[in-house]
Amino acid sequence: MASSWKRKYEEIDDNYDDGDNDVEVEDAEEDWGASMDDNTQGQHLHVPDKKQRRLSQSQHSLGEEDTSRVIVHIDVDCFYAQVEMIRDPSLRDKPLGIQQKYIVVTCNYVARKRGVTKLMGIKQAKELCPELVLVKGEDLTHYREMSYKITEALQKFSPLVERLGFDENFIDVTEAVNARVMSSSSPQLNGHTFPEIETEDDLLKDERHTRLVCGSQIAGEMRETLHSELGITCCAGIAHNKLLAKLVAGRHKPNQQTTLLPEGVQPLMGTLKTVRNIPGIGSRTFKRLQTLGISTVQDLQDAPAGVLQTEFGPQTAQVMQQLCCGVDPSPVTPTGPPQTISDEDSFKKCGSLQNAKERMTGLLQSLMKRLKGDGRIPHVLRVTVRKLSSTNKWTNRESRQSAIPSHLFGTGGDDNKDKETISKLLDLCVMLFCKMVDVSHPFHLTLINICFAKLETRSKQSTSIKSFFQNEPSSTQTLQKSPTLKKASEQSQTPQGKSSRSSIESFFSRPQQRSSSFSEARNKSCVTSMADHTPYTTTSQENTEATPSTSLKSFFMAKNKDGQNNSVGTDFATESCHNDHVPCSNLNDSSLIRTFTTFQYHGHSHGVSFAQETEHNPLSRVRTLPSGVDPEVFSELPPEIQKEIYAFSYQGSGDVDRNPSTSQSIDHRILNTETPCSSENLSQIECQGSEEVEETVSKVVNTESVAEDIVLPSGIDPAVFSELPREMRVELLNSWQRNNTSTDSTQKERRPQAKKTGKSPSIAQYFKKTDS
DNA sequence: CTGTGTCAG
DNA sequence: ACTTCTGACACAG
Repeated sequence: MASSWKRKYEEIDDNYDDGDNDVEVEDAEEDWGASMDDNTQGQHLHVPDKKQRRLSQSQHSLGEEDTSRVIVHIDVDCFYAQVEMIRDPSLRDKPLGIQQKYIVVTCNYVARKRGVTKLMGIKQAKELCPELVLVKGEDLTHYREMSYKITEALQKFSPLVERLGFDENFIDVTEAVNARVMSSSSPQLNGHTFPEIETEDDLLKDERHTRLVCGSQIAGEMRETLHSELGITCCAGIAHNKLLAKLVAGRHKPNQQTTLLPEGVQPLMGTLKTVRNIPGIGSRTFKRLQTLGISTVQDLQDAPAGVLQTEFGPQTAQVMQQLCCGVDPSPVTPTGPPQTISDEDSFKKCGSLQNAKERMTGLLQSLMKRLKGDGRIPHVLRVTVRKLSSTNKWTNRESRQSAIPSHLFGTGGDDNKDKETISKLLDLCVMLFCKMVDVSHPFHLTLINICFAKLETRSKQSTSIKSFFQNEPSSTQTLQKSPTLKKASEQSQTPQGKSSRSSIESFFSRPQQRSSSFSEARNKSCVTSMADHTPYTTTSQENTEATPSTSLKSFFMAKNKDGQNNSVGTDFATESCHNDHVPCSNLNDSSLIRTFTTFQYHGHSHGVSFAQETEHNPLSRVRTLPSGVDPEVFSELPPEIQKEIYAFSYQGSGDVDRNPSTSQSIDHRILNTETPCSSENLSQIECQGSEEVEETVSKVVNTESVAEDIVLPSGIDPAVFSELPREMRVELLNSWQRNNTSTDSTQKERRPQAKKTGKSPSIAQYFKKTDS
């Protein structure tokens, strides 16, 4: 098999020697990133004699690539523009651009004919095409909704659907192909092939052709489904791995599909202008490769493995060389529900805390709506800012995060308590914000992002807590991509198909849950599915509830993200950026591996460690307020008091400890409410209401390990327990205490409801502004 | 566990 | 004018 494979490849390779120059001409659309500098100097490093290695060696080191899979890549045509044209069909025949700030982020094909391209400035686009209709696209709500509808529709064809951004999906249809190949006789090709063939008879000569042709049928059905159910057109690529499926999907655009025949692999790779066009090789990696004299795919194929290994480490080196040969064993890993929910806004300038608070409030309001639609509750809050910098190096973003006190989203009722919740969250945001920005001096931000992370299902908390102690990655876990897949791959390639089953089940175990995961946007329409199909849904446990508010629909989720920017006040251009720790060429080579393998990377990284902010900005910079301290209140305190608080600031579960020595003891004091520092402003920890537990709590909380005299319910691992965040330990102890039952208490713990009303004092009061 | 970097669309 | 608005993941400290 391998030999015949190779023979074919060589034949075709010859045929294609000339053919690759006209290949990617056709449309100016997707050439993104191809904007390589004119560094075409073919001076690729001198390769030792036998570079015969390329394909054969790469495959060797990993075993034969599995060419029996059939992978479909679905790429929606100008996604945002399509969504807007669906919302307003009168836009269909007009040149349409989607505007975010001053940029046309994408446009329809009418506009493309006029020369408008992605990421073109508004001004330039208007000059080029004065009739261009612009629709604001800063609020992604509608796009996100449609995106998940698409993914859900595709899941009807296979449970193995992996999202890539909002507008692309990979689907492993190997199983479906197996089923069809067995029953049906000779499938009909749908769409184009690469390379093109004269007659379909040519397809019969190889069984792998048959399987791919079968895949083209399925891809056709997928596209038909998307069109009829959602009105969406898209391109599809069909191949035996993800890399190839993605690359070949772009051969015929828009609204067409292309199947890659095995003999087309090398020719297809040959159409890439540089290795930068290989997904997984980003700008950073590309620059490093250029340093080595490697730019084209051929360069990389020919490069001595040793050179690459020296620069990137063995794993990355191998992956890169596989990729550039079209080899990609990475599995289609089903995408679970989103792991983060974030919202951001960019602007010309934000230079005051007041302004920042207004912006963050807006972000929080829209985030709250999304959270409700999702049904899970976040346990981590992260604030990110981008500071204006003359040497606007890439990506100068800074972030701070902290745990979210668990009571904040306690009962999750869509009460009018949102107001309160938001204001408490805003306080948290301000605190984090102040850790990054010295608000007592002029500052200049150009972006703020708020992100909710560590999302867990609410499921009455009981299951959530329970699962924490039992290794069951049950419904409540943060839900991430199956770690088992990584394991499995340790021994070179694993035939994916079924081995991943078990892990998949955890994601798709319940239609309910999955739907909730994808539900943020979804609403009534479409998706009559849910109930039917999904045969692999049997795993269900007692999940019953956990169904979030399927009711509250985010269809008309207000777009509270407006663009009232430009509230520029003072113009100070001086902006001292002592911030130029240039993260020069260093860093992990992990992204490649991450994207295209299931291997764990152990590689080194000649690291440059930068000193990062640390010591500039003396005390005005809020460092580590004890969690629970209202920053507003704090900021109004006399400096002396502030210092004192700092001195005693301890690290809540989410805080960075910049003062390690204090951590334990301070924790202790606060727990016992002997807060040494201006007590009314400090948090006394949420458990203070129940005195009975206090003592126990302090014992548990203050020691690394669980004290002996503390009785944990059976089934609870003390070691695990002791590592929990303080707040959780407190909560647990409270709950156990309450229903003094021993063992059974691990079962069901409805308790958290107890605090629903204002009943439990808890930290709530410390987040309260002085008002109420 | 947090913060940053890289990658992707 | 390498931008917008996301989202995932890995490593280092």
